[in-house]
Amino acid sequence: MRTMSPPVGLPALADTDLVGQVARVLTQAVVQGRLPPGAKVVEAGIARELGVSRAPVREAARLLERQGLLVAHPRRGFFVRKFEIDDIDEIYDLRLCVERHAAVLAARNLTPQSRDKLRRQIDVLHTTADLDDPARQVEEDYRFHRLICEIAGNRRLLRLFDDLASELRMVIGLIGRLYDDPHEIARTHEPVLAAIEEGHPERIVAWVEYHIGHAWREVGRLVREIPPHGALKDEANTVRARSQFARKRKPVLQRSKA
Amino acid sequence: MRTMSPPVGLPALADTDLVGQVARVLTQAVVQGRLPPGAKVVEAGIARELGVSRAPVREAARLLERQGLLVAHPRRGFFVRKFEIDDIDEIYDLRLCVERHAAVLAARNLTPQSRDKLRRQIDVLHTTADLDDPARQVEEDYRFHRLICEIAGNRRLLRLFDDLASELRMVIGLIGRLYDDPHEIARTHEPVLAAIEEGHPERIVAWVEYHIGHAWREVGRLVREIPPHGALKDEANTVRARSQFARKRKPVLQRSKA
DNA sequence: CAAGACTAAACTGTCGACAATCGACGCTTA
DNA sequence: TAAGCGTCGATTGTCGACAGTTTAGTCTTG
Repeated sequence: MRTMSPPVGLPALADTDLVGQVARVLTQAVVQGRLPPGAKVVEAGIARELGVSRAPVREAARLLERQGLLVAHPRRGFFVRKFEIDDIDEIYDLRLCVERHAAVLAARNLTPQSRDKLRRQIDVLHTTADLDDPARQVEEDYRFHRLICEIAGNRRLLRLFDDLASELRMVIGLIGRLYDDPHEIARTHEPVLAAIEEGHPERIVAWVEYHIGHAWREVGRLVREIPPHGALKDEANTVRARSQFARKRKPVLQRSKA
Repeated sequence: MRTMSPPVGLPALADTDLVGQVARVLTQAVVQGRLPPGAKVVEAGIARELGVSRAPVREAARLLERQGLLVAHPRRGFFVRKFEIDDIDEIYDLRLCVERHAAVLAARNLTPQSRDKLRRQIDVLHTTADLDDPARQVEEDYRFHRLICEIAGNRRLLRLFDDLASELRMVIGLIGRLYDDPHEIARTHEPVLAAIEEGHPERIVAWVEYHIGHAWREVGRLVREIPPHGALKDEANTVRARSQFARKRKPVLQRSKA
């Protein structure tokens, strides 16, 4: 038993939580497209590769199922969620609904500190734009929007945003690259922040709608033009997982003996 | 393999899905308060009572965890989510955000059929009001709002509504009874529907805000007044599950050998 | 008598094992 | 040649077992 007396410092010790680790790994594999939409998630395979038994893998898969990244077909296994055009519209529709609200709340809660964070994130967007690293750019973009949700101060709203974002990451991963002109994108964030600083709800809503609506149309267009690997088809043709997730045996995950 | 030629008749075979059944049972136990907030969910206990092993129980628990009904404390088990005042504000804030949007979409998609469904549901609300069955009344109330989300036609939005509703059911279960005058509540749904029929976005938003805002304030008031069993306290005092979920051994769930 | 140490019982985290089921392949038959 | 059937390997659904932790309860000790 440990004494547990000095309540100082909290490195938030690594989670002994195998399930959590597996869930993270799986999530990454999905959003990065290493497990393409429609792919069957073979429990034993993942388990072997990660050096664990199937139990934690199944539990992690349940988590992702509820999150919407995987779909469970009883007796047939877990499959990576497929997207259709409708899904993209749904996701953006909901995202718009949520972020509009978040932005208004954020304006209400805005402090000098949080305002600076937003400003700085826009700077990051600009500097990242020079890097020619689309994935990074997308990530920093989300970070800005996530910041708004954080400032809004509703944890459930933030979680919802994260869920939507991971679905979007999948979609964008499929498309490949998203932005024609990263700097242009970075700039379009500015009026959103300006409106939030100004604090006028109607202006905020208008700018958020403009900003997200733009992304919506853009993604919609790209997806319609480039249906990559047929991954956006709506039929049940099972795609095979790529060989990378195939067979190995050495433990990759470790229970960090705290 | 079966022949699959004549597409005649379909008895819609029962789900063999044990995990799904367990998840449903657990969800009910939680929202009905048989597992009070803060209660530890002992895997072996549930498993024994349901006549299954721990594996399906754990998987079901993961589902509920992701849904927010349970909280997982590594190495300590699953606990029923506790609510604080903040949670109620969060839930209603998000609900308002979502339903406002849903109602506008619903108006856009409204067909004579869907309009009738809404009308009929309001009738049900009125007839149920005479029954003095608060739980039922709450359920029919939600059904009306859920219908709006259905008509809105965004599946993710509908799922979000369901998640929020199950959290609210928990809260309301805690409070005990909610409505002072069920008929009054039934009536307040009418202008919402009227606005949807009329189709004017601003009016719709206004009425939804009025309607839900009313419920919000009401629930907030009741919760603040009556902190039942200390279940709304925010501290980590583990509540014991009620004896009902204690020890038995006969299998309750069955794999329907279809 | 209260704070702390110690012990035993109760649980959780994982694993490996097995039976049931699914899907693919190849053979048979109109 | 194409639809139907049977077989076999691959994979899922569950279980029971075990080791390591956490918790509750008891016993010391200042």
